Amino acid sequence: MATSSRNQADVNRTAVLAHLGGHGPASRAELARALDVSPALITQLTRDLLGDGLLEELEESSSNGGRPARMLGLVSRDITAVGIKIAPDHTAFVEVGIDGVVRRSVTRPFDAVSPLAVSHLIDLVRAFVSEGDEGRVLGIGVGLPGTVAQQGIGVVDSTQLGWNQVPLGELLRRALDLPVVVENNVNALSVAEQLFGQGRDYGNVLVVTVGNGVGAGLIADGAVVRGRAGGAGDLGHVPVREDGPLCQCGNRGCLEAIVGQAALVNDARSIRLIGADEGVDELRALADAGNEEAREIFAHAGHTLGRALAGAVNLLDPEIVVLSGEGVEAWSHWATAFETALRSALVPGKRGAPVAVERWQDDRWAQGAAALVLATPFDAEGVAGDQGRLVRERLVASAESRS
Amino acid sequence: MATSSRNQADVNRTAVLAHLGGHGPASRAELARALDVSPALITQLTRDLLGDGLLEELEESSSNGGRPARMLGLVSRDITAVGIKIAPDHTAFVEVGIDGVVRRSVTRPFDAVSPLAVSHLIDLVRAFVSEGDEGRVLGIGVGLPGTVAQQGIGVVDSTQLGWNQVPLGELLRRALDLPVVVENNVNALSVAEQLFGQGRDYGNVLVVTVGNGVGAGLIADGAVVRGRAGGAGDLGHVPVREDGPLCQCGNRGCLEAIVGQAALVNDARSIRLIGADEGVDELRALADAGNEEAREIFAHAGHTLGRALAGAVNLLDPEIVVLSGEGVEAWSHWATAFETALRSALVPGKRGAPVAVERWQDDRWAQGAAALVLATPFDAEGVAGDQGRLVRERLVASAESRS
DNA sequence: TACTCTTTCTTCACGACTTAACAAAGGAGT
DNA sequence: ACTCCTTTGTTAAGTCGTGAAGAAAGAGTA
Repeated sequence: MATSSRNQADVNRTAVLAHLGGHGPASRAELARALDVSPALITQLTRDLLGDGLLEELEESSSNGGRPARMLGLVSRDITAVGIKIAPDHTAFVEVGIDGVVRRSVTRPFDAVSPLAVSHLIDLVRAFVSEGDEGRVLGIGVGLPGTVAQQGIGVVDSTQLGWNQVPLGELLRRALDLPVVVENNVNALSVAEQLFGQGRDYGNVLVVTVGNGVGAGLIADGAVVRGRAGGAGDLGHVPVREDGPLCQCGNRGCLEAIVGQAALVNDARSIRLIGADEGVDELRALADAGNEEAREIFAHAGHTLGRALAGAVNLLDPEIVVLSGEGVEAWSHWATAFETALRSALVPGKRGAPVAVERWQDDRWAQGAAALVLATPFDAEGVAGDQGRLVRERLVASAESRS
Repeated sequence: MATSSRNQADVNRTAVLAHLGGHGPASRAELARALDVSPALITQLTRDLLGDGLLEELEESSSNGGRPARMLGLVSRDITAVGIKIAPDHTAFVEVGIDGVVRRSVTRPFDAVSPLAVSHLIDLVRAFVSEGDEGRVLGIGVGLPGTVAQQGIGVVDSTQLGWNQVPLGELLRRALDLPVVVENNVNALSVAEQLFGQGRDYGNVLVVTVGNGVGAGLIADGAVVRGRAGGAGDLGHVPVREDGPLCQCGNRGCLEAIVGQAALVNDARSIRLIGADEGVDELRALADAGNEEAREIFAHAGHTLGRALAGAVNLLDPEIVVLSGEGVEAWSHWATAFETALRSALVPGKRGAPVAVERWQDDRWAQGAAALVLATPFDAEGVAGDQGRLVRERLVASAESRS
């Protein structure tokens, strides 16, 4: 109901830094417009930041009809966030600059179901962080398959990892003495997509990931929609075929049980297209080589995904749909059937909805998790509660230690 | 990105009034807690409002361990909003108190496709408003089937009404000199449901309406999700059956083409259950009387709706689903099949999701439109832009004229 | 009765933005 | 060259909110 102006001090200060980091140098007037804030405030904020030594005047200028702009730039760009992707059998670590660019990345084997999983994870994180310059790390973002309740604490439920009510955020925070944000991996990816990726200029974005499972991240009016307990985005279990194949979740005909990579591999094996020990890579190779049956499998998946996604687009009316995930590696084989099915199932007014396919890179998931940290300082109310404040504090502190 | 504190002055003042109007008298401390604002601020606001003569101290008190609370109440409750439902062949008008209760209501025939439609509408509204006490009307809310772009102006696109880019908000505003908010009817209903109805205590609500069409209103984190151009909520055109019946929208197998009232009537006619001039009322009467075929038709619809809705719930994870619309009049015949289908298609973790069925009243739609006006003053940034400010101004003015 | 405790409400100093007005610094037309 | 216009940046005053400290008013208890 009522609104309030809380700790906004550093929120806007951080927003200035992030904008400069993400979009390059800008004038004060540009900042005011971009952040939707009065020029007067920018004057004050930048004065502080210049004083703190975080910003510098670039003396650049180019007049276009009026007083030339004095550009401002970040003094030091080595402000980073660490992102972690947790999968059942491995974890990936990346360190990402404030501009969203990956600085270094590492993958490690990992056994999520082991009773030692969390303490093992802590060791791995500690090792990764100390390999870099610990002082410049703003915080740690963790992305994992599952739902996260009470974001401030970071309580994880994940069937894939076999975790039940694990307060991962709290545990990592204690062990590492750094701000930690835990989030569903698709939501993390969505944040990254909106901060640095294809969804950059939009406030309403639908991010869909295709891999072993199918997931969706929904951004409405610039904020991630998390639902009741972080459980939103389960596009994979939208029912598609009444008599469809059995899904992990126990129901029949879920989207994910038809177009997930495991399902495709299953289909291919059942017609002896690939052997019992071959997987999706071999299937893709066959399709690449022109095998009709393999192509048919991908086309069928494309068709089914297109129709199901049309339902989501009709329901949510996003400005752009971004497709990502391991599954898009074979996208050329999905594309035609997908496009046809999607367009023909969309309501006429939405038929032109843009769909962008993100080229898949292996550390994308982890990058998304890192983006979470870089985005945290802005949700004033703080979905992540305290963590946003902690990140802001570290940011300001990193300036002071430098001067 | 950055946050700002705009005209919040009156926003919070109005929030106090609305809370008192909707929930009855309350103490200052209660208000502070309910509106999530500091007690200090409530002191200031209520001092103003008391001075303006809008509030009175009720001298009530009941101590429970501490200083007794001085209750505050609205001096005058005859602050109202007018709600209008526009359908292709008729319009409904209601005047609603600040507590959400309907004071008076009127239905009038109307021809939406006529070239005189808008001017006719203006006459009807003017007549309805002048029958009451014009001074107490805060503003006018209009709900209609279609999408509304640029809420501030209120540009309407509606295939059902045959309207294309009609700046209805602007037109009404000029003619009536009152704040006007135009919105999709389901979104309006959703706002009402969240302000006064079943969704009152939740921030994530999915409102589904069943009638001739099927619609959805989505509230996430307390705000209506409107999508790219107000086009969100098209649950009716989620594709359900690949080879399903042809839908108005031109596609095949849309949910609405299977479970909409028109579709049910069609089904019944095709098996000669009802005559060519009979409709859904007769079909329902048959089912009520125990006719198996009629019951089967409703049950089939319930099943299909349940499955489709499960997809939306999996995707959005609302705290509560509210069912409404003309269609729920026959809900007893939908219920069993619906529940079974819904629960069995939900992901295990969401299987307990509460679903509330709202008893249908004929002026509900118009009531929703009126709720829009009562809610407008709170969206600080103002989805409805200027209109929120205008409503606040009228509210304050109505106080001054009284004193 | 006197004390402590709880809850309610108020006062005060201060911080974060905003608007409004103005200063600075250049282009464009005459 | 001079005036007008546009765009950028600053200063100053005012508004809306907060937190902290304390006053007010009763209940509980020895």
